Amino acid sequence: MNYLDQLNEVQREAVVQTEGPVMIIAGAGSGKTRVLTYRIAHLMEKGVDPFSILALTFTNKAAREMKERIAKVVGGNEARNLWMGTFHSVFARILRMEAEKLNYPSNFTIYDTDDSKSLIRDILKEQNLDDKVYKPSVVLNRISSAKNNLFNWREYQNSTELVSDDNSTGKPKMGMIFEMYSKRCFKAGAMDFDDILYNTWKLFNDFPDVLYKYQLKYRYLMVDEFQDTNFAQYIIVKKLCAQHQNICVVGDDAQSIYAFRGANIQNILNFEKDFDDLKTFKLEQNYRSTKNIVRAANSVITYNKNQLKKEVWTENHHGEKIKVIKALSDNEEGNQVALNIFEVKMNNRLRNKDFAILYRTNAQSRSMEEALRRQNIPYRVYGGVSFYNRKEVKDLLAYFRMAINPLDEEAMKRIINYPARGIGKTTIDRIVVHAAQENVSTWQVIENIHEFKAGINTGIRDKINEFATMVKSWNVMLKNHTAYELASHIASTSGLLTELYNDRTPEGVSHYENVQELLNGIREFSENGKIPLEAPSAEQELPALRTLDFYMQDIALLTDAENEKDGDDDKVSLMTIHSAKGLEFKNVYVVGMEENLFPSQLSVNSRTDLEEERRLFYVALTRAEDKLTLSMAATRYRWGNLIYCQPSRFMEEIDPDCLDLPEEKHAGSFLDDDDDRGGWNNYQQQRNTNTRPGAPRSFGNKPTGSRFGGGQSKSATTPAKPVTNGGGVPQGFRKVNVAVPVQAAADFEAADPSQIVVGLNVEHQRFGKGQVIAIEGRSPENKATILFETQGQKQLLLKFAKLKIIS
DNA sequence: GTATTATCTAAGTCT
DNA sequence: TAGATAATAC
Repeated sequence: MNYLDQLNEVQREAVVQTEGPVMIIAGAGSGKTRVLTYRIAHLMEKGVDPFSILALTFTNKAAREMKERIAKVVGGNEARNLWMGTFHSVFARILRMEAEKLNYPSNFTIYDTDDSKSLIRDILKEQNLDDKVYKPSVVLNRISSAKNNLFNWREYQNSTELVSDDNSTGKPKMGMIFEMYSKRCFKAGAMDFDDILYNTWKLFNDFPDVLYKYQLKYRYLMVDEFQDTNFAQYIIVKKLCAQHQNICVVGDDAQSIYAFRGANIQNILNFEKDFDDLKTFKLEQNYRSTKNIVRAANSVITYNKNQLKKEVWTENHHGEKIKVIKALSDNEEGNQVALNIFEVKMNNRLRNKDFAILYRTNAQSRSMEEALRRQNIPYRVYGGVSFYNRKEVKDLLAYFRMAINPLDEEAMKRIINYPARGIGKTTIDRIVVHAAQENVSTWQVIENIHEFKAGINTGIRDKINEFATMVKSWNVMLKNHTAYELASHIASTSGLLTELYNDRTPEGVSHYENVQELLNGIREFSENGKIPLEAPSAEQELPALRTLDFYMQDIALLTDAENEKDGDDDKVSLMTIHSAKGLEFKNVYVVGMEENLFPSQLSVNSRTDLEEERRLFYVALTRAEDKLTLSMAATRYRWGNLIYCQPSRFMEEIDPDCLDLPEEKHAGSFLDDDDDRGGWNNYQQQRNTNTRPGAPRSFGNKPTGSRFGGGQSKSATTPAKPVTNGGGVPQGFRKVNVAVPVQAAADFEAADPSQIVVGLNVEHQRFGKGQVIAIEGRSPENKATILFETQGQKQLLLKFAKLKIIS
């Protein structure tokens, strides 16, 4: 197969430019993956040893797919020797090999975010600090970005800038918390996500011989999704390629959506400065989407100030306009989307997997799922509460973690008294405090509890000792038993399996089944060497005996999106826009196009955040190949409250020629008695009054009463009332606690308002059946007071209420 | 120390 | 709404 023939000119140039620093700016859908894979294949065809190629991708799935494609060009045997994976998985592996240099055990645990937060909470408690002031998530963020910028706790404390920052925000103890956090992690033989990067840098920095070794080994480096790398990652890459300079990065500044995690678009700009003889290639031809979609996406992204010059274009056909769905509620939005999927699928003879529903937040999946279930459309939700995040699964994994690394403090706290062993909270606190006082690990205290005493009475000390003996016995079994043998042994001897089995409630049964599923996965690994979400490089390093520690190595780094044990893959995909990065679908539905949801409420006060939201929207739009649908709801349940929504400002940023807007009709007010606070009847008005030309709207940096700075407040056209008070709490809205899904909105035949009289039994689409107990005011402004069977008493404006008379 | 109940609180994107 | 924590009774 002559792969070079399948490339356009720029793509081909980028592929054959194998030596020296290369940067590829790849617009959405411009064949970036194709270039990367062919570039690697080309290297191999030229005789480069696959063992000396390292490709860093954003997800393991991307790595796996790329590998498969390379295998088609150069053959599977050669391709399997390539090392491809995420930064975290590749460097975690290197760290395990070099662990003793940093005084870590090679079987170190990887703490996930929950572990980190729980540790921070502990520290706060011990230090008597208020967790309202030092919110664990905020503290962790601060520590995280410090490490991503290669500051350890000591450097943090020495930085006058950071310290005065903390002082001015009223958190002077931040540096101290950072110190304690780092020390505790170290003592527990644990690294968090950021430590994996920080420690890799430290390893390369403090041990030049180690760095030299890897520089020699990986003579060709490739980095995908470069726009989403952070400073630490960038410096590591720079170090690795310092000798041979064979570095190729691929990215698109317009698709940078992980700044919140420390990703830095500046890396793209720095790259030009850091490498003198850099060759840059711009891929601007889009092969994925229709002209209409490309045009819409381009029109949106022009609103961002910060971007590299680039013109994405396509030779594809025009395609349909972007369909806009406006629904009255989140449930109805789901119904309309599901119905639309059904129709489009039937009319065009498509498959379920040609469809994707993308949303801003995971919580939005619920209404979509319900609607798809009603329509009998098979679907698969990516992300959300992933399998590995379920409590019972985490519990069993914590047992495994402790068997492998008994120092693991967070795992210990999780399981030492689950199932109940008479080792309560007070006792655990004493152990932890004592360990801190004696400057040893909690495990040392537990292991030698009779010597340490730690103020714990003999009876409980015996129980702790029993626990320690059990953990040690597992630890001994680690190297001479298969993963499955040990895992099932632990599951039963710990008492966890019995505990779960004894709970015969439906939830209890499902907990038990989940644990069984985990064990089944481990069995498969033991027998076939199949790693659950197979890290691409794993097969070449499988040990003779597939042990539990090997199985556990990457579990913490796996994402649910990569978990594809499901054989039947003809399903509609549901996922956040973030996890849709790099994917494409024939038909894409972007749902929840509402202010304060997308863009997120938390982003609208800062230009940088808002621009990131806009790039996210850009990513969403460019996932679609043929057909794009945007939907929004006039009301939505959030945090258990009904709130009224305005269309997203992004709707106005799309070139109107690309849109296919629905006809306007009265809506919205049927939810409440007076005032029109929501609904879409203002929508057209707003569009018309809005300044359209290419000039970006100005947004004030500080919220100044109006939700938007500058003079173009939306409330100019909707003087009624602001939807929220800025903090997200709906103002002056009565709570409606139970949402009855709108089932078949289309064929609900409402009676004429004049027919509604006191005493009638009526039915309402949303509130169900009820009796009219009063009517006041005169038509057409008359209101009916209706006592609903399930929803209680409500006042409805008759002209909007749509009531069916039952008797 | 444990089990049950009541109360509170947080709710964004991910390795 | 749901998960975590606090209060309560045993």
